[in-house]
Amino acid sequence: MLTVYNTLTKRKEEFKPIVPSNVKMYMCGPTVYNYFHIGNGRSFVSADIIRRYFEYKGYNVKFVMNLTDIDDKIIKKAGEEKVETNKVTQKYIDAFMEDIAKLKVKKADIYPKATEHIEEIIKMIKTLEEKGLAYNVNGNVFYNVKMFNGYGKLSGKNIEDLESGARIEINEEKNSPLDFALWKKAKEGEPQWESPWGNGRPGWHIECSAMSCKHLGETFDIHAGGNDLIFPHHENEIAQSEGANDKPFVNYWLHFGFLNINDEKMSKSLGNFFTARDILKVYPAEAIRLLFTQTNYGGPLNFSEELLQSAKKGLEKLDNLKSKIDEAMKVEDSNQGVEFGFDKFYAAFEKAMDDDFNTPQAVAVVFDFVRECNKTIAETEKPGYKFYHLVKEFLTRTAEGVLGIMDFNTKESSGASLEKDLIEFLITLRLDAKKNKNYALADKIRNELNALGVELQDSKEKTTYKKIEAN
RNA sequence: GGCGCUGUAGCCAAGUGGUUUAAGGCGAAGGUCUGCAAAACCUUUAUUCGUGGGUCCGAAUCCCACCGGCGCCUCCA
Repeated sequence: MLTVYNTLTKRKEEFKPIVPSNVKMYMCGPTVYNYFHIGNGRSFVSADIIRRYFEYKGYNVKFVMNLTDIDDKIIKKAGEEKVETNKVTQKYIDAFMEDIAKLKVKKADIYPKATEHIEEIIKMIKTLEEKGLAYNVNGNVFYNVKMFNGYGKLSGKNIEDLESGARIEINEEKNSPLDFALWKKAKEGEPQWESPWGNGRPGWHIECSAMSCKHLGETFDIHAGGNDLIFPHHENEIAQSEGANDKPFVNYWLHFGFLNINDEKMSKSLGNFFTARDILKVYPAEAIRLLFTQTNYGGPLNFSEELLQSAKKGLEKLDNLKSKIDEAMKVEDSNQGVEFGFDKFYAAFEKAMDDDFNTPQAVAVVFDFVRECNKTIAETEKPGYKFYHLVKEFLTRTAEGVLGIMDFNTKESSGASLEKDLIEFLITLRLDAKKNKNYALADKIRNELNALGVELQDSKEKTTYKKIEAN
């Protein structure tokens, strides 16, 4: 039984999709005015793993992620760079797609853009206006929060507390400070669209209501996003969608914990962030994902060089087994394999993931599995092709397929063939030296290669090498 | 002030009433293997889960109090 923690009910619940074996999932995507930081990356990876696990379980998943391509920050950026807003958004959409691919995040089925759904947005605002849930003041249209019964049910807030909170700027056009903009009146020189209320552009929250409705229906299974979107963004989405459609909006709300720096939220406004692309220049996606998966998606995670290093070290254990598998499958005979209890590892992995996507537990299962495999390989003369095949299959389905912490497709020694030939020549030289008990020369070759970033590993039959970071 | 999250070994972290005399990763120490290494494997590294009470046959897990950290309440994953 798959359970998920639902922010709406503050409980773990059994997951039951609306249509059996189908999952309709929406996630709030980026506002494309900048490169996303590794904290945003954590959310994308968390959602990716959830989506992949549903697919592992055999669900047919429709995954939609919006791209916010019109808002204040984009307009500001375009103004600074003296270009059209779509120049800015296109640049960062391209960058987003590149970075997400490097992080090994699977592409969404659809990436709807706000500017391409103006018609749907206007239609929804009109419905809200007709129902008395929205009001127009001089071309600005606001949502009338007090008219929506149940405002605050997601975030656990009530209207009175919020109103006395007094951190909301005073806007004379609003009936209540809590009311939020559905449609913003055009300012000169800014992007604008025609509407029943005059030229303008959509507010931030309405795009998610309009686009999720169009692509996933009035009620869908899962809506995900960072913790900081619970209020007001997701609360407002509920008000809009349920107000307009008179149907439950979303069955399960999932929220992701922040990535912290020194126990402080990583954020653009605090300036304490690293872009995902910069981190990816130094660390492989698998190491970053291993770090993320070693803690539950809902809690905070401190981000530091030290933790990334330790994740990277952990990754080596997986990669070493991978190399062993690849080597062995080249030479082992087919159809034979020692006994190995694969089933219990699959069961343990699924039990962990079924429990609200408990990836730390799932990762522990993978490491247990790796240790057992290494043990079997060490203790068995010839484990057999079939054994290696099944080991690879397990890791491909779990560590690679769901968690994304391994990659069996990357070629190991992808160096130029001259380089490869030279290394192999040196290994041959060294083996000769070893035969002649000339250990000084043998060690010299090994040390020199090591300093160049090539690590040699002797085994009984042969010497293999792998590339490491040069010191 | 309101709402929510959180405090487990040197570090990160799972576990939320008995199968846990507390997973997994990193680090550290010893060992097996090796000419020596590396890798791999084995052993050791929390009588204890922020502190103090309480409930229970039984608590890291439930309740109360206290102390500490963080977030949201304004754009933010």
